[in-house]
Amino acid sequence: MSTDSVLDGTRQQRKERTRQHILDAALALSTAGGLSALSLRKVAREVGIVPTAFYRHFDSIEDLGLALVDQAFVSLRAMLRDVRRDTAIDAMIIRSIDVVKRHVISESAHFAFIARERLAGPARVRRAIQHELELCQRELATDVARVPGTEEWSSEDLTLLSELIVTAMVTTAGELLEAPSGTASAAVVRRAHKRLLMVVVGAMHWESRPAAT
Amino acid sequence: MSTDSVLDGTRQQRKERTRQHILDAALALSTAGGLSALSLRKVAREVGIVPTAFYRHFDSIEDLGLALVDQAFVSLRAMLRDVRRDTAIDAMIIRSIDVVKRHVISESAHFAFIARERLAGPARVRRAIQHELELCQRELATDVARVPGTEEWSSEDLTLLSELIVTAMVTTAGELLEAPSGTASAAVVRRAHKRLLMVVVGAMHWESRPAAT
DNA sequence: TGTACATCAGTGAACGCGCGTTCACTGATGTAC
DNA sequence: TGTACATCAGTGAACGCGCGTTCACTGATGTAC
Repeated sequence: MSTDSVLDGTRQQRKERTRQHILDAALALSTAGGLSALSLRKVAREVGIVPTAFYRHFDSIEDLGLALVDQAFVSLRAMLRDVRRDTAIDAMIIRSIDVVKRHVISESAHFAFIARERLAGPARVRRAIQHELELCQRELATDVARVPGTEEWSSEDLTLLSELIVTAMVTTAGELLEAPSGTASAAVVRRAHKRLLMVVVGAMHWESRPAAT
Repeated sequence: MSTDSVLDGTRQQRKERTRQHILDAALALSTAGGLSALSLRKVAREVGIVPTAFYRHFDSIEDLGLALVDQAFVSLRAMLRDVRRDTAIDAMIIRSIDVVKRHVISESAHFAFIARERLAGPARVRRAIQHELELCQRELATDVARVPGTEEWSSEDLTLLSELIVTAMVTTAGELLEAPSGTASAAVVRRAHKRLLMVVVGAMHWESRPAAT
């Protein structure tokens, strides 16, 4: 029965379990006020360890923040991979919002973390997130490049579209988190769907674009 | 000469000046870690008053945050008003990014504040910002409704487009703040311009939209 | 299998510090006469 | 214009609290023989 007891497993396994508890607690606690307002003692209290034990797992709160960035982006990348499963862009779009919804529901804290700390986190965390987002956008851009109608696009244009798509997803994630009740989230999904379609319709007509600068 | 001395003006004027100094200091200090990580004592030190004097001007840090929201949105509204000066949408778009650039340069801290605290601020501040953003989007929507080609749009679609435009502006503001050097910001402006055009091209072709949900 | 020793995740006391908030105060500014 | 009093922005001491970090420790787990 006691498969989840603190006493189970090897010492190494138990250490890893505590580490994960710390990450989970930090993620949960940082929703109120962000990572910058998070304290080591609150995390320790939540996990059920003494404050000093924290140092067995991380050198500092900043290190913990960077570990959270890594973990959050595992979720974001999984979502993008899921979206890209369809090679046809219109099918991709139609499915993508539902994919976003499914992923956001199961990993909501990770997406909230990215959306929030991208702008408000400590400097190093902020930079780490910006870097990861750029990588995601570039990856997506190479996939979008294979879509009919985008063959002649410049890499800058491809990146812009990927950026719009990634942003639309992060925005939708944020909205879903603010209104998690059934009917409200259905409305959010419908709006998100339209919004993404608007962006993609624009992109598809981009070749015959009006006078730009 | 001493027109800026702490001794000038009536008592009331001097109080107002201190209040503004508090707002300015809070805005500047909150760029590092956000409003949630701001302390009353740091603000007081920056302003050059004793911590207790803070209470002559605000009931709490939270009140100060809400006052900052008001002040930031004066800037945002001024920017949107400036963008809407042209009634033709294409002229509006072409000008808008330059308008954004000009406003962001002169009131950068306000836009950073909105972009950041919208997601990471204390609960009441966050709600206040969401509310103000919705008002802005609705205002912009009524203007967009007068643009040829959008006569038949639903109010939801109009709001979606306004939302995309406002988001594009806030995003651009954030990017300009991250890369304020001359050549880097020129690149940001060019990218922002294209991005907004992409969105608007999509919106203009929205009537003949593909199979939606 | 049993023993002796090493490892190391977690403990608990202690530290100095900055925090928000209270309180009685000061002294320049403002007002009534 | 001069005087007596009221107002009130800012002062400074004091408080209890939670913070990050140090240190020597404990005792269960792991390992070598």
